[in-house]
Amino acid sequence: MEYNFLRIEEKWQKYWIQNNIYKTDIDASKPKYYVLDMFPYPSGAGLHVGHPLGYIASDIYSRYKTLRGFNVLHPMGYDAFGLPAEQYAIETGQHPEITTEKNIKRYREQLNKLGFSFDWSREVKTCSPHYYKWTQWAFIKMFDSYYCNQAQQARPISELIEIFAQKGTQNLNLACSKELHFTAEEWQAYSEKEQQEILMNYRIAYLADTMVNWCADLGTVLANDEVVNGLSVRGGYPVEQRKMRQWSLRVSAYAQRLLDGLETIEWSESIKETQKNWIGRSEGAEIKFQLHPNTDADSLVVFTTRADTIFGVTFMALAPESEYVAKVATPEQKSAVDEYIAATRKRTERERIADRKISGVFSGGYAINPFSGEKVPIWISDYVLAGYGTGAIMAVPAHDSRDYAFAKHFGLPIIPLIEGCDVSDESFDAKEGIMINSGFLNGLTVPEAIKKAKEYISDNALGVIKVNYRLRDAIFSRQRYWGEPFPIYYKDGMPYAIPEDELPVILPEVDKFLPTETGEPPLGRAKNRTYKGLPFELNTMPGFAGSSAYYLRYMDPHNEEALVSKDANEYWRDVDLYVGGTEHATGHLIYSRFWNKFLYDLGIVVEQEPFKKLVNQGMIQGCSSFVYRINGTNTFVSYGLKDKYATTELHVDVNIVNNNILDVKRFKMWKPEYETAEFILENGEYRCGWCVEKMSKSLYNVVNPDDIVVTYGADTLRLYEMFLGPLEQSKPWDTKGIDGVHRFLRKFWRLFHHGDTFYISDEAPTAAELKILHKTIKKVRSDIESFSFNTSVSAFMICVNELTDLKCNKKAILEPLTIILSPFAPHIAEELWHLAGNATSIVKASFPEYDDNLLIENSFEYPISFNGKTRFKMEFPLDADPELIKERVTADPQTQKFMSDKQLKKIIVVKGKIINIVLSN
RNA sequence: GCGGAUAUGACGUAAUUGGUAGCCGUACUAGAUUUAGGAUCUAGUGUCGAAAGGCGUGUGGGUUCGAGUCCCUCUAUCCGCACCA
Repeated sequence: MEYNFLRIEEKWQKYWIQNNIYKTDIDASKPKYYVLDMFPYPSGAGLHVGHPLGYIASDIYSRYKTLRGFNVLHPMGYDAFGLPAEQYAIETGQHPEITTEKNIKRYREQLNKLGFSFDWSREVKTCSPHYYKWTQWAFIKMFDSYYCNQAQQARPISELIEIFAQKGTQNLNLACSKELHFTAEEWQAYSEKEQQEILMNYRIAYLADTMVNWCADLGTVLANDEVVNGLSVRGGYPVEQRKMRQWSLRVSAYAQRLLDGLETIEWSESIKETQKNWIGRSEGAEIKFQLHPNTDADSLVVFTTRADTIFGVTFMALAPESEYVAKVATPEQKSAVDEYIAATRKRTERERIADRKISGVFSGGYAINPFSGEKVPIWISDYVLAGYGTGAIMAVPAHDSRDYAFAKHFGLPIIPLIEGCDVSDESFDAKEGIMINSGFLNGLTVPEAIKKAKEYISDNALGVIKVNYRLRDAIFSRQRYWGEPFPIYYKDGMPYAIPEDELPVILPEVDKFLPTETGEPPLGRAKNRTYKGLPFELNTMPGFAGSSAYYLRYMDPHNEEALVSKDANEYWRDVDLYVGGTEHATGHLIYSRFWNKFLYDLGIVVEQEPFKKLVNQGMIQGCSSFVYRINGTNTFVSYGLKDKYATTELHVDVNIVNNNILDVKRFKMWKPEYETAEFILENGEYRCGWCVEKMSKSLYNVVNPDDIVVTYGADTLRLYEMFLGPLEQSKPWDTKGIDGVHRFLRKFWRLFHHGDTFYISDEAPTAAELKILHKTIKKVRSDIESFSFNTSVSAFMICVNELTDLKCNKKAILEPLTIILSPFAPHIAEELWHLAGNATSIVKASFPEYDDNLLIENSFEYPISFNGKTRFKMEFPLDADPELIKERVTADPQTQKFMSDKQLKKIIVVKGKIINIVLSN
């Protein structure tokens, strides 16, 4: 019987479902292993061959771990809230829930065809009220918590209220939006509303007027990771900075722990580096500069990492948005300052990035250098960022390229501070050299000077030593429909949380999904929607809300009493292996870690880090094909002849191209306009051009896994995607090689079939056959453990080639082989396993052990080299006495030919093998 | 500008981690079989050379008996951050 993959795959997929083969429960008798894929957003386009790459890898690993005796949790679900479904709803009027359900169904069908071992009983959907109840619940917990910097921990806000009532803000070190100071008496005298406003300053989920990324075209604000180069990641619309009252999460409070945690997890260096950059820790000092003339004793605080360069400060610079501007600007300069600020406000961030023109205005005010006592002018310029540090800097043009450019432009003085540096053309930014012109710092090296200057600052109370982070709080509200509603209502203009036992707050029906350009959320259209007569929050939560704790929900997905039960969490703990793309490095993977740490602080979860090991699969790119139309005609010229004509390059559907040869008949049928197309061929064929680019519908290079499954089967697709190259590398999809992998499966099948009948022998295997088997077990096992799935596939091919040469169809070889193949090609393995007489699923088998003794060679062909150059080989038994080998080698006529008059210097022996014989010259 | 990664036949890749470079698969060549093949099987395939042999892992150098692998230089490509003081 030929290898009928369609019949086999259908049969076993049905069997697995009917017998609940992949259902997982807590089992204290086995060690747990949690394998997680980044759950997909179910888009309307369905899956292409690139999507399952990571799922296949994680499935192989899950199946392997199961065979190794682990209790494996391997769930799947959908990140179902989000913009595309909503955009589609706006266009068609169709409710996003309907399109989302439809897409989910399609995804599920496609995934099932690939033979994954997901436990579907644990499926989660972020848009389901049973799920988002817990997203809302976590939000309330954040609303009801503050962050204590001393304890480095989130704590209940009720505790903070008590502290305020007892001793005010004295000796507190809290994460906050703004430093506040009050006494216990003052606290008690505040009104309810005033107290709520103060608490808002400390809540981990807080409402505040903040500068946000406003995207008018999407009608919503966006988080920093959703904006690239001043454009929205989704849609590419311009984004401007606006002050709006928005919910935020105090992620910045966790900056140091997010940084430290990276040292404890097995992630790739590059993604850890990306997160380190994003968190952006920098050590420095905040220095106070007195204003001159001394207006109401206020001082200007700046942040710097280069306290050593303070003697070179020749001006100060403020961000245009800075609160200092109003305090510093003199009446004479006021109109110029106002004009400048109005001009910068008009420019979007994108414009500011696009043309970095140097601009600025003198404020009229001065500051006093606390080290030298000198008076320096205060300028206002948009090269200073309002959002970083204090929004004000001390400018040292000699040693900072931005300050240098500004000083040159406005003719401000430049004082070099490092011996021998030349600042006539550019600044000297390097942190090396000996200090000059720097008072008591003269003669020190830069690192010494930084240290000494910092000591001087704290000893003389000129400022504080401080660590700054680039990481911002996450803006958490979106003026959109298709997201989690906030469990918040307003009383007296202040937000209050809905009681936990009244969750979830259901997403209401509305007649139109469109947001307004001014930022009125669509939930405002819902009728009769109040909480005990009080208005609800109308914003919804962003996409990352639902994906931040989904890995916890899988542990206990049907629990209505808790996000996850204590028992389930203590058993499953954390994700052992997380597989997904790098695109979430500064979004989901930061937010999830933050969310988890917050829940850890509250004692809800037992692990500090959610994802122990992270593997980033590469992208599978498309391989586009082109045809060349002669301009102004409907004639197409083959690739090799195209330069003789003026042609236009057009994308052509890769599914009607084979090995770069166009199927001319199908091309004519592809689009009506090509029906009458004519062709100029070379050697009777039409050759297409090609290139590698993103796999996308519009480029006609999408390969649908369903098509591959029909022609080759899911097992071939799985093996082939792994065989394509290392998992973490991006690579183009190229259907050319798939035949080779398919051939391997057929060969394997035929090995155990005689004509149409299954045929295996009960004979005992020979030493040679056992060696092949054990070699393969060993190789496959170590390859899976190091995620080198491509080389394991090669190992299988070699194994089958060798067994075919020996015509070995023995049961004792077949059974272990099918087991180790089953993670890769579960259907064919299961079929052969049953044909061999096993009644239970191969999933219940255990991964065979290998015997190293069977692998040891009893002789070895030693390379005999002279001064590094291999000249010939000699065969010796493995455990031969080195002295004996030496004797035989030196006596060998071939050796003597090379030795001539030279002396034998030494014999290099590695692991009992002669590697080289060295002669003196 | 700062940081990370990568570079091996015509192509995708492999190399016991410092020890016979090119496994496996494509593609290609020749042959067998078949009514036919986009099926199957056999042999060959880094490069120069008739052969002996030489040369070969982006560039140039170094360490070593021995380097794709370790160190330094340069080049190219990809990725992250970027007016972050």
